Amino acid sequence: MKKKQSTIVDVAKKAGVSTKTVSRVINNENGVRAQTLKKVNLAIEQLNYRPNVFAQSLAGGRTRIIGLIYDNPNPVYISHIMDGVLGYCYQKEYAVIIHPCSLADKDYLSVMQQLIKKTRLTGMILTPPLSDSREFLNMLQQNEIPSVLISPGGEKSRSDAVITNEYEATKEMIRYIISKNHQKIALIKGHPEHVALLKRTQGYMDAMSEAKLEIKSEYVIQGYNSYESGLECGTQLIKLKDKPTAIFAANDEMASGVMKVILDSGYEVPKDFSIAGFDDTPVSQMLNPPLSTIKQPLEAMGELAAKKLIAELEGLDFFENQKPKSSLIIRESILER
Amino acid sequence: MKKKQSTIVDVAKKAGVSTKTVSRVINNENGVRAQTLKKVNLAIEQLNYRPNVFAQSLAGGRTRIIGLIYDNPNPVYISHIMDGVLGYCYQKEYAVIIHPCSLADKDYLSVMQQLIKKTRLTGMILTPPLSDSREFLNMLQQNEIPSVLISPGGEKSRSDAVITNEYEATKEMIRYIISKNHQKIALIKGHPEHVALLKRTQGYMDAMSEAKLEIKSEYVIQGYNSYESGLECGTQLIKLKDKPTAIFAANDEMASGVMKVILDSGYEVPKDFSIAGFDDTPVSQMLNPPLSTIKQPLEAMGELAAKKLIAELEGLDFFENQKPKSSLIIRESILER
DNA sequence: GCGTTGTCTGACAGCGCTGTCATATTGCTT
DNA sequence: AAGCAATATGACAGCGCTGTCAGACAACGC
Repeated sequence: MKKKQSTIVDVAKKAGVSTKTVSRVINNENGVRAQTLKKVNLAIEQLNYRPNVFAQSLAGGRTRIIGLIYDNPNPVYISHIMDGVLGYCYQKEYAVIIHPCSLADKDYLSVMQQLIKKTRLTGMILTPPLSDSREFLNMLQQNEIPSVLISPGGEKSRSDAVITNEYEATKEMIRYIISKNHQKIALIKGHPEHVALLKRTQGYMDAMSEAKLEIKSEYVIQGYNSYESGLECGTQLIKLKDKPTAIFAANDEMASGVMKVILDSGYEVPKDFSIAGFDDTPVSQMLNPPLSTIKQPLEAMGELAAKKLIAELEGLDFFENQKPKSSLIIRESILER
Repeated sequence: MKKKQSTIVDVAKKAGVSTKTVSRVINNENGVRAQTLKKVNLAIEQLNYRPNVFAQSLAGGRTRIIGLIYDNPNPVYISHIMDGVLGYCYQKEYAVIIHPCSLADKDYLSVMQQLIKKTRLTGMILTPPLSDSREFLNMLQQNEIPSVLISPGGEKSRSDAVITNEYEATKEMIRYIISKNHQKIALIKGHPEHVALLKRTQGYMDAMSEAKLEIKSEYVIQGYNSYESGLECGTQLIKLKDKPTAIFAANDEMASGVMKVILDSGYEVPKDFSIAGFDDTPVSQMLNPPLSTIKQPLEAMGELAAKKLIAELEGLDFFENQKPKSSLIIRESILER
């Protein structure tokens, strides 16, 4: 009953050519006459043949496996990125190995090296904050593993990075808040180790100076990305004598922590405090009031990362220098004063 | 500079044995003398050797790849399951291919068949609602792909399923609500196509009858799992003349929709309505008031699924008949009357 | 028609491993 | 110490594919 998979030999026989020619066809190599090509493709179709990836890898020496590595407490984030990566890789017949990796783990580097060896993966996609780990990148370089970084915080833009307009989007959000007549706008900064989040800080700074608004140091608070951290920061802010009228948090978790504190203290949102977050996690919609936030095109970012990586692996130039755009999601948490 | 990977031949040479013996060692086959074993292991270590999975698959005919297939709108759900699966599989040196699959897509079956062929995967883990698709299961059977189902709704418990005490947990939650002197408890049922969610309905039913409480038909509403659906169901419920005092929704999304409607209508939670959900998604904590809910041990479930599948693939009996336990998370959304 | 490019195609080895089966070695028994 | 079963090890082919290189064939100019 078990219908054996057809092999390249079967196809070759059926098409009346050599296996090598079939191999040429399935790899899109040139140097095959159109007529031959047609014959072979027909045979492939008739036999419903699929090349055996393992044999390919073994023989060719190059594997078609890439790793997607993450250390992100936010499952929603990686799962969207993942969808993008997976979709493209499936279509390109690449396998993806998804693997968590905790920077907190002291020997994460060697764990990753093990992974590389074990799976022979040939390329990696790194999500933040991994994309900012110099030692990780060095390790990859030493192992000659090409990589693509998602939202690295680093200074200069590298060709192997997928970035969005977080900076611009944040700026736009702050501008929007300012346009609602807010002047005392507080910022809850993202986790200091997530370098990428600095762009959000910078967006805030620049939008404020642009509007010639004072950036009071007591309005700029260091957060640590979690809900709890939002709780703390919020507590600090509402204790201030000269309270801000709007608060921008570098992610939704912190924003919702802030909102909670405010509400619990008897203030109202957005009447007493307007709030904005970043990420458009599902929670932002369900909060009461719903949270204004910034939505990153995570799936597109994942897909782009995969595209870049595969292009690099196949030695193609990839010029499509697109930059997926984040967008403002305005909900009821911001009120005109 | 490129340090070539050492192969089984290198190890064999170094250890002074045949490659076959090395092969035996790395596959934990028996029939290797302790002394030989030690020699080989030493050589493996010294050379930092890792078997090449592709060669293994090619030669052995059996691949060590399993698929984790999902069609779940809730990224948090699958990402926790995934963590469990990944963790165990990595340790067992199995590769995991994660793939979305939409039942809504008319030819999802052939897409899956393609996937199987292409990747030669040898086993599958299905998450709900996929785990209830008869045709999917039939297809797998025809292709002789062993599978493990996570939370299938089906009648009888099968050995290849990972189930939790959703039923009992729901019952416990309803009992808890009853213990807070609620009698008029409404239920928002889960999506009718997710058979697994029926257990939650059943838990409600049984807890109610157990307490000899009337189950008014107008208190039992069909929901569709989404936040929007929660909004609608909530609207229905608060329009009732004889309003319930507590509402249990089969998932957190719907629960938060209900809460939103209630709050927007000027009622208070939990003063006017107590609410409970199911899943302990991140949002439940951040809601205001925080939502009481039920937490499934998703990671443990994923791990167990992987364990069962791999045991089956390797022809081992797997008796450990554990059943990961869901637990009540009581937060402020339920008030004693 | 002949040589000369240039374009297609095929034979064959070998990627790193495991299955089969034969052979070597060991441990017991008497 | 010989005999035998049980156990441990090895030789070798082959999994399905691709790289190399040589050979076949077509096209072209003179």
